[in-house]
Amino acid sequence: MPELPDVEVFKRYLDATALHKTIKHVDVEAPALLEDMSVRSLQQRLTGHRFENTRRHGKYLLVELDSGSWLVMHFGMSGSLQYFKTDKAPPKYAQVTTEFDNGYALAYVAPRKLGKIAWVESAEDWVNKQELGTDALAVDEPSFRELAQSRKAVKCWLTEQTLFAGIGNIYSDEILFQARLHPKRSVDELDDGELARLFKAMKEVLTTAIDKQADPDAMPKSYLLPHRKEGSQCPQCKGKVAKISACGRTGYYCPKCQPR
DNA sequence: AGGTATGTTAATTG
DNA sequence: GCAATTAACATACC
Repeated sequence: MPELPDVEVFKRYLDATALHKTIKHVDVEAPALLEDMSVRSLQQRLTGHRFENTRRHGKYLLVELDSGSWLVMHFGMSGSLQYFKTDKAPPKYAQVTTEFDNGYALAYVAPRKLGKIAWVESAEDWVNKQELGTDALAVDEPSFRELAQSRKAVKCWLTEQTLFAGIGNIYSDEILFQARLHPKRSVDELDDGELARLFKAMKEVLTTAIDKQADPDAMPKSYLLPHRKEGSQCPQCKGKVAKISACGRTGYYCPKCQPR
């Protein structure tokens, strides 16, 4: 489920479970997930070392080792982290597992293997080289407005990682629903009030989602997320939720609350 | 059995 | 040049 809120939850999970423990062994089931790195070199870089610090940028989680280098994780569409006791069976689809000397391990779980894991010397240099925009939670309103000089459909614009990083298909739907904007409105046609609404909704939705552990069922009653299905009842107007295709994905919205 | 899926990216088309 | 669409990646689930 990894968009910005999900990855932030992973970050906090890793912080709470896997920091400051010596890595004893590294198991790699899916070498193809490693970017420009052999299984051997990953094992050599991790074994005997410790995770000391984490950082998130958009949908990426960066983990600093005691050596000062960083492990970069991206979770694709289905990745997650799982901390487990090594005398138990590892989680299903564990692709890279780091075992600690306390009898526990952290697994990078990815049923569809669409993510990637990289190794970089500097987190800052890496972020700059990635053509990633500012993290969506760190964008201020003036730069948000500057970036809004685009004729893209607003839904697609929100998910453009090079503009600001972290928003994906699901949360762009929620943000637009809270801002009461039709997903296909072109960004440069939005007036000042609408842009202000959008900016506010972006921050609110992301922080609320993190607050609720990115669990759809824990979201406020006014949220679209649990009703993201064609024909579902809109939580605001009780009308029917509709489906729309945009930027190669399926979006959901309420035609009544989000008129064109 | 077939359609769909929270992401990214390259290629193609308008 | 920009925006939109499609396919590909690998696999699970309904």
